[in-house]
Amino acid sequence: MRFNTKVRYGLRVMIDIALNNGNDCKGVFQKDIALRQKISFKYLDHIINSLKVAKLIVRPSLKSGYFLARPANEISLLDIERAFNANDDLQECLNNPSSCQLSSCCKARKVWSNLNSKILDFMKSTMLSDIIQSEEYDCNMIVSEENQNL
Amino acid sequence: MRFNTKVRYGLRVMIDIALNNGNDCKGVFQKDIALRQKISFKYLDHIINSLKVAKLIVRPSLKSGYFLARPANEISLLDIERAFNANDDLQECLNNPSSCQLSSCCKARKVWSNLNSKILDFMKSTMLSDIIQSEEYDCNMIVSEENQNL
DNA sequence: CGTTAAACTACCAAAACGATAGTATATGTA
DNA sequence: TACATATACTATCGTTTTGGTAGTTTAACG
Repeated sequence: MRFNTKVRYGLRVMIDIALNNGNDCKGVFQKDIALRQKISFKYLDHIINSLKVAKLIVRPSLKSGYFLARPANEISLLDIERAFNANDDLQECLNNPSSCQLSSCCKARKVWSNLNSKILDFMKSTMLSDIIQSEEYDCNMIVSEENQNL
Repeated sequence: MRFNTKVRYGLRVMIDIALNNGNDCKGVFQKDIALRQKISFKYLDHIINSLKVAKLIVRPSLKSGYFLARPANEISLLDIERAFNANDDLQECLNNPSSCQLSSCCKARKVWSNLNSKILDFMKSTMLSDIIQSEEYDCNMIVSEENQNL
């Protein structure tokens, strides 16, 4: 189970825009995001377009770069994820029980529903403002602390 | 973000085996699982093979059906998921920081790492015994209670 | 020696993924 | 007016993953 690169890049773009809006009021330019985030300028077209369509970022004039459409504490991780995936449920049957004949008596479905709720809760309650204030991990730390005993 | 059908079917197969081991000691036959779970017998070949390789189910003799390899309270959802996906991390960089140049200073990575931990915790602590003891959802309940305000 | 039940191996179509490429548009500047 | 800049928009594309189907083999039992 993995998030695709669009969501992952999308989050990095949002973080980049949130962190790089200085007081010059010019916004954040796509080419600068591409450089900092090491994402191809052209691929970034798609990412940025999705974020714009989802009304998470704006470009007020054709001369300016991008700004967050609202304050970072009003943009959740779920908002960002939804910009790229219309339906993020773990399984079709969670939202649409008729997609599976067994839905009404399926213990597996309950498990996925529980996990799905946990994931949605996390994504709803994690705001962009929390993310940009967090400390980054040191790479070596993560490997040794989190995954050694799985 | 979705689990693939192998994992989903795999869980249903494990539940089916756990629930249908009566006192006849014959085990659970693939053809019966296929019928009950409405999974093609042939496709089930692959699912069952993965579960066997992961040592979650056994077939003690060529004449018998399948049994759980250990008690249901010693089989976690994570065990089942791992039977189908060697690496279930949300992102490559979580286990392998060198896969991304930005790992060492990436606030996005921390977010995914947090979510990843939550998902792993859930899957590690949810045992097959819990699952088979749970009440199933009524389909209509799920839609109205869980997803109405997302 | 046929039946049953699974085991093993190949193969395959469709969709998703992760991009690249080319053209259009709009604006400020020399 | 011509040009540079900065996206916007649309099309295309190779690869991988997904979700299977099919055929052949093996082993035990009646």
